[in-house]
Amino acid sequence: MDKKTCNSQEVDVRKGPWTTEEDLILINYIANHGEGVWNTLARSAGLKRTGKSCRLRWLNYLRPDVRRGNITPEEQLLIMELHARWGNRWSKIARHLPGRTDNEIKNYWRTRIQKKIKQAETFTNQNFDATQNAGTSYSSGPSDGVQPCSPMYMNNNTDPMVTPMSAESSESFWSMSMEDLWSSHLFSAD
DNA sequence: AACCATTGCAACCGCAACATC
DNA sequence: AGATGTTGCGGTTGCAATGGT
Repeated sequence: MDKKTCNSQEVDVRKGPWTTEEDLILINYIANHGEGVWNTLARSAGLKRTGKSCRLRWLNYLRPDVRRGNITPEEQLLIMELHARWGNRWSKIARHLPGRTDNEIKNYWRTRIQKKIKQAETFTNQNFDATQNAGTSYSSGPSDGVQPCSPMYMNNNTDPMVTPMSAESSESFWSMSMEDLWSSHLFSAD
């Protein structure tokens, strides 16, 4: 049991994955009262979570306008462009991709794009003289001056790393499960 | 069928900025 | 003006799912 028991009312704080029940409580509460001060919200809703955790859950997962499913090639391109411009300003980048969260974009970048860039870098280094390529390498840092048309990005353009084939299935799964949650919230909320 | 390695994602943590008292 | 609380952000971790041997 990972609970933090302080002297008084500071009872157990739940951590780890959210249950469907907790999701419903949060959805219901926000539907009825709106978003407010998250710490207060967590307490008032009867959730044994920190305000921080509630906020994160809501923003990244429960919000009705959150879009799930595979990143489209267009979105991927946009992410790469904006990352080249702003670096790891994930929330800023996310604002330009409606329905996407900073966390999702960050994960996507780290798990897919960054890996591909590394592979491309290795490939580049193997095929070109290192001195020729000094300065064009992405790993020189995502500074503001990095252009989106650098060799790395060109390589990514021609080699889409996202297979769009499974997008539909995962998206439909998402909309189904979220529909369940939201419909059950509509039943219980008035 | 069982085991191990890899991948992808949800969630946590720490910090800085901002707001309020 | 300083203290305290809250929010937002970016980095990191843990773990379930998946694939390979």
